[in-house]
Amino acid sequence: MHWAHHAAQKLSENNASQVCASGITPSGDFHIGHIREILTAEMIHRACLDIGLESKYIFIVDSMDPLRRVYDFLSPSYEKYIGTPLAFIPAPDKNGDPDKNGKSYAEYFLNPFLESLKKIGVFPEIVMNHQVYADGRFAEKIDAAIIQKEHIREIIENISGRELQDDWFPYSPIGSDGSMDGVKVTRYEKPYVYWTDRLGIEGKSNIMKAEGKLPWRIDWAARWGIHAITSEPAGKDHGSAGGSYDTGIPICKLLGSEPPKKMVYEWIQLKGMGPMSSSKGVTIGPVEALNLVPPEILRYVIARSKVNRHIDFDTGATLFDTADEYERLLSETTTDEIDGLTRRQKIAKETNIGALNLSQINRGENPQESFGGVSFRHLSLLAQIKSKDEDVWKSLKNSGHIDNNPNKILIERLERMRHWIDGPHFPENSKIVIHKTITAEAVKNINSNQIEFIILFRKKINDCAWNEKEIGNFIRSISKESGISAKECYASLYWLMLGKHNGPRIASIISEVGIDHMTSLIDSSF
RNA sequence: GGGCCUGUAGCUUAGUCAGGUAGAGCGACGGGCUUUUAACCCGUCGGCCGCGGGUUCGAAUCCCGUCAGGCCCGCCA
Repeated sequence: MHWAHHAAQKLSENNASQVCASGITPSGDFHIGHIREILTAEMIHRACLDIGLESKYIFIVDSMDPLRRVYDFLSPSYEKYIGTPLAFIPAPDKNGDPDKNGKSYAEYFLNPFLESLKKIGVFPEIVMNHQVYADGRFAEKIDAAIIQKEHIREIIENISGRELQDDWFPYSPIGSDGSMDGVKVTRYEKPYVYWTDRLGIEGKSNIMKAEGKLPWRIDWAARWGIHAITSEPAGKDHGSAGGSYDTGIPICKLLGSEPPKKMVYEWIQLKGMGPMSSSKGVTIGPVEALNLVPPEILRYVIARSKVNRHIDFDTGATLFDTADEYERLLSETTTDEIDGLTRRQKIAKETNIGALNLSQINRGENPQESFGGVSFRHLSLLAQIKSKDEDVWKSLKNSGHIDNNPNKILIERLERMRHWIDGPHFPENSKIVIHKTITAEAVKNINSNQIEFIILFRKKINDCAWNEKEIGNFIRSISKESGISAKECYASLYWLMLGKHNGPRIASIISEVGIDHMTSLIDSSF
């Protein structure tokens, strides 16, 4: 069984109707790691629907979270906004300066991410957390938290092991300058929290409005109750022993609601670069990723991996392999035939089918409709050796990959593949490098027979009509004429041109580089 | 210090929750496609399931210990 369906089944034991949720702080550009947060929850949501539960999926944007520090992409003028909720800060402009006429900071980073989510078929109910505060929906929880302040302190100190300061208060009011930093609470009189801010100015915050917020550990626990959340997978930073999940569960109960069951997902790492981190520049965005591979493949990256295993993501060989695996699975799972399989094989097949189904952009869509029929590896070869799309399709027809004209899926894939090849993310070892002069290694690997073949090839080269088919015929005829086996002849051409003993269809490459390149290559080599 | 995850064929891994003769892909090797070599098709090779104990008729799977690698605990998913 697929992990999402397993989770759904577990959830069904408690509730017939589910609320799956994700929460992200829009403090900067969204990256591929956030996709896991989103998709883990969204796939569980879909799985709930699959087994007949009622379910909705909400995406809580932590727009009430304050700006922590001035990030690298922000100008120093953001200094004054530290401690202010992201919803109430202007978005940065191109220079990183506050753009007073534009959107809020939170929206600025959120909007492009939502566009990417649409492309991968995720349509959450969006909850702007600052709005929930503004609507007074937190008020009851805030009141309960303040009244039970000492109890909550005990929970946090005991479970997390951290010591809270004497003047700690379970509500952070916004001061006169908009920041929550350095605001000391003086007293509480429902619905007002009275305070003195860091400028020494006194004031009060209405808990019915967005004039302050609960600290993270309580905020999270409170919203579980407010939205009746039954499932919220969290990143492992929250999942550690004594982390916010562990304190959230008893706090949620204390505030009068039933918490979701703890579920922790592992992080996505950029291969060999450690965890994703915007500040270190170790990041790849969903937009970028979607320019390389189709959305269903991006979903599949998440669907194929168990929640508790970290995902090595890179835009090179690993993504190639994953994309090809997706294609292979599609062709292996065309039938539901499971007779004759061992128990394990059945499990594997069911899990794969589950992963494929959850990878579809639209729920319930037949995965077979996303079948391209050509491996990404092969397509990358063709895209490199054929500059015209028409020639790629011709080649695919010859090789029997397609019968007629390419379908929409293939056309899009080729477009993305060209983008990939031209960009910085294409795997080095998949690049076809056509040499202008023979390499030293090639010289060592070409024997006298093969040299003889190449000399004869050069001698007659002007007799050959310069198209792929004729070049193919030409190679074979020279092979016969020289009495040297076709295998040796081909190998010599690969060594000469690519510096390897084999490669993609050599006639295509020769045809693409042109006769001048060939003659000069041979002339400079022998 | 506390905790999580991982260790299975050269590489990537499935199978671990519900114990029952170790599956797959890539690579390598061989063959076919009698016009092709990183297309496509077929086949072969390859695994003391990290190590040591225990439970069991039976353990990759459960329990204990141990080694190794990665990661999280400053609200960065």
